[in-house]
Amino acid sequence: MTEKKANDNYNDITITTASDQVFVDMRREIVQGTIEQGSKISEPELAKRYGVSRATLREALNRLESCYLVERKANVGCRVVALTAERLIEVYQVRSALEGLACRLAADNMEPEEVQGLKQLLNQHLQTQRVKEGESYYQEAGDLDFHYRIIKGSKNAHLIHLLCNELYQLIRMYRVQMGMVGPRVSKAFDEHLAIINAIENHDGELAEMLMKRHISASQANIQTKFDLLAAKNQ
Amino acid sequence: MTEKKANDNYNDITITTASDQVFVDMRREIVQGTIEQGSKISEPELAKRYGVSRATLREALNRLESCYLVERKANVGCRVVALTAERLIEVYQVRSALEGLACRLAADNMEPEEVQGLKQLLNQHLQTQRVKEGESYYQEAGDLDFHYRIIKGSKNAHLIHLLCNELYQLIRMYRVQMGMVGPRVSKAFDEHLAIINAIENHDGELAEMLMKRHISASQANIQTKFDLLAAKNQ
DNA sequence: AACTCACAAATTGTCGACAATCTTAATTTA
DNA sequence: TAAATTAAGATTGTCGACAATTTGTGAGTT
Repeated sequence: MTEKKANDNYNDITITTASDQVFVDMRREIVQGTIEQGSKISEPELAKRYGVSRATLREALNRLESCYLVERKANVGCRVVALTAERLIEVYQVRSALEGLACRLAADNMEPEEVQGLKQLLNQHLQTQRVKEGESYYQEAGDLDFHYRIIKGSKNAHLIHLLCNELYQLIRMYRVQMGMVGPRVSKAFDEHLAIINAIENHDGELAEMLMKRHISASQANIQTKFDLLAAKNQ
Repeated sequence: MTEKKANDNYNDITITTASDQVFVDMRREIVQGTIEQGSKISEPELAKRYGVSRATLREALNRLESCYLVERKANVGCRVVALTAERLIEVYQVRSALEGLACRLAADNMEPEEVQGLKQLLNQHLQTQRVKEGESYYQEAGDLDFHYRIIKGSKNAHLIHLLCNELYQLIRMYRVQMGMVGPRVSKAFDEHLAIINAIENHDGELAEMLMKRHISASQANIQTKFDLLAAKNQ
């Protein structure tokens, strides 16, 4: 009974097969940049590296394509997605619409216990922030947890799948590789708090608006990194 | 040079490989119900039926999973998605958010020629309607064309892919198998007209609202069929 | 009769090899 | 010299066979 969990930032998937393992491993490496963005993927090379056959590797590649981390062309091959400012905008427009919807639905469908859990989570982060003052509130794991809980609170299985399993890995990839760790500190904290309050009051319309604004701020933040990078490379 | 187009309702994909062909064929059969909703898929059986190896068939199954037409479980197998009232609501909530966004973006990004094309398309449909009076305006191909054009007018590649390649086949499946051909007649026509006007006036906010309302009406319409079906089966 | 366990059959997952296609570089031709 | 052609190499697509897992059946036990 080799049932393991990929505790890969709350995107739990049960790893059963060899291709599951390769999928999760490659996903992490792509998101973190170990496998470089935009680079070509050689099937024979990677199959050897992961110690599996090409069939198994290709299965994993198919799934990576489903979550927008690689792009395939028939008879040509596979490359890792390239991070561009244009694509960032596109992805965040979609994210904003979907997560706004999730937040609106969560205001109707979240159980009181779930809302309490959210509040606790936020308090926990506040504690952490107070202890190591000056350090950022914005921490990958914590922020992710917050968003995931709200998305799941929507109780819309299709939406949950779309966001948690398909889109979020690409969003994480932008965050991680653009080095989003420092800023947005307590600002994000206040925004999160306001969203929770709206949800608790079952004010779906407000919750949606606040979430969209929160995401826009996050986008602007990453955008800045892009601009800095562009200026440096000139 | 065997380069063909799958003129399968404006969702053009270039068929290069054998698995492309199987994918398109299976997709059509699932959407139309030839392969029954909810039914189990036997890899050996279908591979034989399409005259390809299991590897090729599995490639096609992977892609069908990407557009939500089949569901896989490791070591268990694959079944065609089951059409339920609950899932319909979930999918339409997502569709509404995404296509609302598309419509808003289209109001900003569509070229004047594209808007003209839309108007022409609508006039064409009006002609058709006048000729065979009494018959429905709501025709699969025409309606699809209208929506696809607006979605593409958003100029957001990610959004276009999400809607046209991934989500729309499932939406079509509901329409087709619920027998959506009769009603909504001229009502849909008026709604389409209002949307075009909003886009032409670059009123994104209004365009988004009208599109969401239009989609809600469409959802209510399919929902009715479900209710009728449930009443009959009782 | 109901439940458990074990075995058999069928199904899915994985592999290595071959065929088809694309890419690259050398060679020819204008 | 530059463009076009062709041939070699490498890469992807496809196949059939084997391994691992699940499912269904039936014997045995309580």
